[in-house]
Amino acid sequence: MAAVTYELIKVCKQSGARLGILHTPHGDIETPTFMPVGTQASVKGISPDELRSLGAGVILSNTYHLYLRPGHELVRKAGGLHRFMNWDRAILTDSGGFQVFSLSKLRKISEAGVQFRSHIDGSLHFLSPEKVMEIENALGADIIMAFDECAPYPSTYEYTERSMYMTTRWAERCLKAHDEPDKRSLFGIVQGGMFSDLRKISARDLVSMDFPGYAIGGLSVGEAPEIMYEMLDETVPLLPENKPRYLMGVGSPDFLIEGAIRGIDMFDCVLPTRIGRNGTVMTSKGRLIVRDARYAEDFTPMDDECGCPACREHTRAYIRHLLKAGEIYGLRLTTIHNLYFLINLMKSIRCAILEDRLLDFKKEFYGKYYNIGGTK
RNA sequence: GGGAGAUUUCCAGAGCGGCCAAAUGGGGCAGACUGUAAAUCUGUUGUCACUGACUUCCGUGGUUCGAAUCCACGAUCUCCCA
Repeated sequence: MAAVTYELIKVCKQSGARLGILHTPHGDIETPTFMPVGTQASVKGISPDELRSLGAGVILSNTYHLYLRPGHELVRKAGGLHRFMNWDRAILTDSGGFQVFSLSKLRKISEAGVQFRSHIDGSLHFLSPEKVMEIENALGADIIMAFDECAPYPSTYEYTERSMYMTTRWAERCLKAHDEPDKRSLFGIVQGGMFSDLRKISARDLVSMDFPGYAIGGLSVGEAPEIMYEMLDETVPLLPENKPRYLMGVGSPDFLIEGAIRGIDMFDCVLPTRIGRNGTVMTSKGRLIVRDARYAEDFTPMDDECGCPACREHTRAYIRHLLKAGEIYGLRLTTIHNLYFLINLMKSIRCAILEDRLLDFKKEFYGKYYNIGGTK
């Protein structure tokens, strides 16, 4: 039996969105869900305890980063990633496919795999599908991702096609090298850039390999939102109903709602944590740069509709002061708030699905969230 | 009482006759951020009728075609000798 299974609870009659439960060795997670990103075995700035009280059920970590430091063998010795970081809920490890994209100046791609130059010390490393599986097996997350190429945007049809087929071949190699499917589940990643025929081929080929879950990768890399929505519309219907669908790297509120409407169950993104550290928070009325001078004497909470600890206990003026003064507590508060905001948004989405009114919810939400993000 | 040195745009600090509205840091202001090389990065920071003009580099005079840069006097500060 697969380690991770998906149970479909209900489909929203109004929107077609899915309410479900993701069963994992480290707990059940209601979907659609948002997964905070903790690249280096830590969601920057906050503790596992805080994550738990925010309601996070599954978090991301990263193969490439943990392989370089502290090393996957060390994590194995520690008893696996869960014990190493003291997180008893579910973990998903990304494969390093995104680093193929984001560290493009430091790597070379071939059919065999990707040669990386470490961003830490410049040393040379080679990641193949087999190596990535070895690392992910050692880390021991609940969900592990196949090694893929997240192609840049824009890319030509020819490049994207070649890349997509290679990703599919890599997925097959990952499947072969994945040793304990009862302990952790390997998800395949649909690629194909912004070309719907390639997306369809990718989805079809991966589905035939029967993964316990499917991710959609290579989106939200700079294309217009409408293009991303179109790719989802073309791809998601090809994925099996009884498996979870994970849209990788997406995390602005509008994208989460639009993704859920299109049948996505899982999302992850660095956006809430990163923009939080950089002084921006998401609120029910849109993005707010709490670092700005206009809030210097604003003694109201960041979001007056929010029930997070940062909003219950502190004012914009105080948080702005902390951010300006470089006090770590300031970043912690904006991070906590943003994660709470998205986790809470997902809760509202699930509730709306249950009541068959997700499209109404979307309209209400957009009505207030006038500064809808999606700039990238 | 005598001698030496300093004074630059918010701060620190370059500049030593034209290429100077004035380097570089910091601070301020604004923006970006979407499977994290990010507590990062970018822009901006004299005034305006702003692809140009105007007013600036302690003050007042002066030298020069031209001065933040040279000279004289004054002010303030620092150090040294009595």
